Amino acid sequence: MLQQTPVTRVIPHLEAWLDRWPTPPVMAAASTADVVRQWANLGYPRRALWLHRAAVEVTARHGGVVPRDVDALLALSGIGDYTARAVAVFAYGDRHPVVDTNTRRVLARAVEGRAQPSPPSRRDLTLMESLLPADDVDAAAFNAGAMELGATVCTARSPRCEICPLAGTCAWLAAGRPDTGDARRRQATYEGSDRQARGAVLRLLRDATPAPVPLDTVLPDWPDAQQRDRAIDSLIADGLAEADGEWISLPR
DNA sequence: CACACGTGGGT
DNA sequence: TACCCAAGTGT
Repeated sequence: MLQQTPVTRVIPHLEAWLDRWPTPPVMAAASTADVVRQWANLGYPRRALWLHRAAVEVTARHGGVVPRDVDALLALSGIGDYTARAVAVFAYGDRHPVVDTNTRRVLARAVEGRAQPSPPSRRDLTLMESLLPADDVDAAAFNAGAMELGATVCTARSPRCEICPLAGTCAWLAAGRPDTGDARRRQATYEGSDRQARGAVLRLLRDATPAPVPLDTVLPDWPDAQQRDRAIDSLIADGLAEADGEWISLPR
């Protein structure tokens, strides 16, 4: 849930989710439709699909217990470099570099003297690894500290260097907080995008009672009919929707 | 490596 | 009001 989504928005969703499906085997037994509905408006609904798949995989391959090994974690649906190591470090206490968007920004400033991080890269893991304390517990605290510093002090918009514990050693602050430019790619415009169309279709399918609904009742007034149909097709291709003749619904 | 992929709060 | 930004991943 935390992938690309603010913590404060996740927390209530997480609590409701865990109340309903407290363990992987319990979640694995749920239907895709129920999982997508429970995901509600958290965004990136493919994550709900992946989380459900991961629960099925954990149940089948690991006896219902989330694995500790990073490679086993990486093999699960929707688990990438960040999440795999976050689980291994924060749930199991092992020593790995955990690099999220906050950590990347902290490293860019404190170590590289840049105002903004470079585009995400595996090098980030290498750099974090080179800074990690030798002890497991210290390494976990270092990982969490970097993330937390980026989330609360070394923020994207208005960094609070006055209260920063790294103020004495930060390369960017020492250089006078120069504007070093931003090599990151700009986020695509949402208004009028295919993503917006997908979001609108999926919202309709989530709210549809009873399901399924006739295909020709799906956003008949959408400004771009081709875009709407593209959205429907891509949702079906992703496994987020299911069509049966002239009817469509969340997957059974 | 670039790009697609949601949604809503903050400035 | 228009942006910016968010505990990323898969292709």
